Amino acid sequence: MDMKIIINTLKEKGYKITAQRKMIVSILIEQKDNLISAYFINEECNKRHEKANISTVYRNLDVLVESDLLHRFIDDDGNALYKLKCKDSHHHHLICTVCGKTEVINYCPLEKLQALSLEKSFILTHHKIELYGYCKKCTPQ
Amino acid sequence: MDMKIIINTLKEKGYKITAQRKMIVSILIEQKDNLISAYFINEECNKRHEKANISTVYRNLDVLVESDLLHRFIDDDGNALYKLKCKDSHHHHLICTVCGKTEVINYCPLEKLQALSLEKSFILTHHKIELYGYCKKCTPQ
DNA sequence: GTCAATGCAAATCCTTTGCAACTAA
DNA sequence: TTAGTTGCAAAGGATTTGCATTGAC
Repeated sequence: MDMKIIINTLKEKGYKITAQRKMIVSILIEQKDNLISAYFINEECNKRHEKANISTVYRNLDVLVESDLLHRFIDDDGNALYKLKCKDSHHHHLICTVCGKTEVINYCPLEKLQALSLEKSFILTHHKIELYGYCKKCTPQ
Repeated sequence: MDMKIIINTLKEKGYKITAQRKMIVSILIEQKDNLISAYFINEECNKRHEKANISTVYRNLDVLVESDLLHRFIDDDGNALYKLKCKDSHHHHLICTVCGKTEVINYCPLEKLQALSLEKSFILTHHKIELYGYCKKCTPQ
């Protein structure tokens, strides 16, 4: 997902394009497959000409999530991590527990899960499949 | 998992059995398949003869998680929810988003996931498969 | 000009910690 | 006796909010 598509989507939804908003999006684009925190984005902002307050960062991340442009993960400590969505079909992620890098897995046992849910009289609305481990770079020798 | 097994496991690990500890475990047993918060447990404690401070609740939940007796979920708001483990084989959960009730799904596409991870040179250490929806009771008409 | 977005400081919520007093074994 | 446990109050850390000011369109 590139800057133009994101900006256009936001404009269509009536959001204004501010310097802070563009900067936050460009940081997310740079980090593409890496899960990053609001704090990390804020630090990156501080390194640049236009700073953005941490509450501005949070507000912008909320806008992006609500606009279905951004994926919010919650880690085991309960903290939010973010990564831009790709417009691919339904998929899940491999997540490196060392560096936060993610990779897409184009596999989902949805039919099987649906069938099992029905057996239990559960109506399935959504699901989470997350695979954790070491990416190539971070694999211990 | 019943009280006796839990108490014995804790004793074996050198933990003492206090009134608060027993009360917290019995509340978890009563709620069996329901995901509950530390706050909920604290409120239940307050209704009974022996109260337990919220920090005591958290400390006891930590002990139970570390002893592999308790499952800690993190919800989409980043808050922790708990439920006693069952000693069954590897499995995943259906989770009702209304009442927190869970049901065990004895299915895991582990082989497939392992194979896909290897293709990406990822070493898989653990994974999360969580199915969300409405349980029978909470299904909207 | 108007309404959304920002910065700042304060507030909130959940969770953790330090420490003195207590208690199970 | 003595190490683990508790209660209390205070601290922490991530996230949110109120409000006056600013800025995009």
